Amino acid sequence: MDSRCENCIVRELNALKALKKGELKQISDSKISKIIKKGDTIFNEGEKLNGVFCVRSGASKLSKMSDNGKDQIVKISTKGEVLGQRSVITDEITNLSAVALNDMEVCYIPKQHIQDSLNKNVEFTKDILLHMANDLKFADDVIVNMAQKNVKQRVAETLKYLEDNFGIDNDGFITITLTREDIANVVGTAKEACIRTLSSFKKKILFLQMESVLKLKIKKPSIV
Amino acid sequence: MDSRCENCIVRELNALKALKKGELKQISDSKISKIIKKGDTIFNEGEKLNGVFCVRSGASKLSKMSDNGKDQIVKISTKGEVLGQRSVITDEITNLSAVALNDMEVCYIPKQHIQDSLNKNVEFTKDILLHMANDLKFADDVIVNMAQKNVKQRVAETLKYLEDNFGIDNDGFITITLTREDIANVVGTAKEACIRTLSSFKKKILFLQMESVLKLKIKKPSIV
DNA sequence: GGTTTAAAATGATATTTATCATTGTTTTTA
DNA sequence: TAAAAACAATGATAAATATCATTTTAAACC
Repeated sequence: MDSRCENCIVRELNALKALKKGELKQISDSKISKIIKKGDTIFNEGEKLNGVFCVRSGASKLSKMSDNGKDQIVKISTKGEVLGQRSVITDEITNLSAVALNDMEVCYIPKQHIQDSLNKNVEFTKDILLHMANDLKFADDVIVNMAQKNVKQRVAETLKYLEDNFGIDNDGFITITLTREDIANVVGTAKEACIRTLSSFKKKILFLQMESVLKLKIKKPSIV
Repeated sequence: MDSRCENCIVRELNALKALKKGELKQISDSKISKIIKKGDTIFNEGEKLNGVFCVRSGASKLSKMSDNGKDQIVKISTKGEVLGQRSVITDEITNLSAVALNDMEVCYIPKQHIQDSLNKNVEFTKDILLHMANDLKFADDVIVNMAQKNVKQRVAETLKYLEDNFGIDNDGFITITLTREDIANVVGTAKEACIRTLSSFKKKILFLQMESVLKLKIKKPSIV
């Protein structure tokens, strides 16, 4: 597999079309491809990042530690997305931690290259701006859901989000491995409440004969 | 008072230094200053915006209606901030409503001017990008607070936010008029819960002789 | 394959928060 | 200034959720 990151750049920043030949070469030549094992940390909240990570395969959870010691997952980033963008652009320490949810391949783009492109290339900058505007809209939606919906509704939203973004495998399971605790940390609730809600869904879904819609590593009960 | 918006542009987008003479003139000439009365709607969720609104004075709440019919205030924008930016940049209908919290003076910048500057001026684009990156970080913090903190903690955070951003007047009150219901809609809770929490704070604050810190149009009780 | 460890499930209970109802208090308006 | 309307406060109660404890199940590891 090609370890450079042209595909990644094209898809993610969608800006290569505008990069001059020289700039493109410079970026792809400096690419360092990394393999990251499931559970490994890509970076930690508070770290100074010297570049961004472009996800070539696998998925990562982006989380932030709350004052009370609980981890809140703010976003799950997958193939084609860029980690650390915000911090590199504002030149601040990162406000989020990134941990691999499964084995990942990422490519690393040094900060300098991002900043050069930001200065020289309006199309590149506009594209990132657009991307960030979308993230912001998404964040607004999350805020409203967190503030106004109950756990049951939020778990349902999360399942729908996972299904829409990661798809369903041949056995009907959502194509991403999250523990119940991870889901609870997306939903913003306790592990137990999350488990109970999922169980109640499972019962309802079995009753409605719609189990395929929401399978999530939930074993089918023996008596159906 | 000068009804053009040079100051507004300078402070808010912080990009004029980079605008060529012609561009600047074009933008300030096209400025239409508007007075908006307390309680009036600047724009409504779902509207197509043909420009942005630059707040010259007063404050506005930006909110989004939840599926269950409750309004969630996502941000309070004041002097120097720009309303509608995100929607104009992505060329989508707006995802938020803006309502004046007090009498406001805003200036209107047509979409075309924003888009022209976005295309021609990297500094302008970079500046907006930076601004949006900060909004995004702020939104992440709000998500974590919503998800992990209880009503008491969130009310406290909100009071601190209001105090930090709007200051305290001569009588010790926070310099912005919000109803208890507005505060509840920022905090993401029911009006009654918000009122009870504020009352409990009032008692505690009086006890601690620190009332000046958190006065919020709360009348001092007659027996102290 | 048996042991250890992590994850999931479930019960019991306490706490938090929402909801409904009512009353008091300001502010607005005729 | 009286009446109406909006806002604030508070009680009673139901519902949602957190927390702690325990058991069951699945996964990982010699």
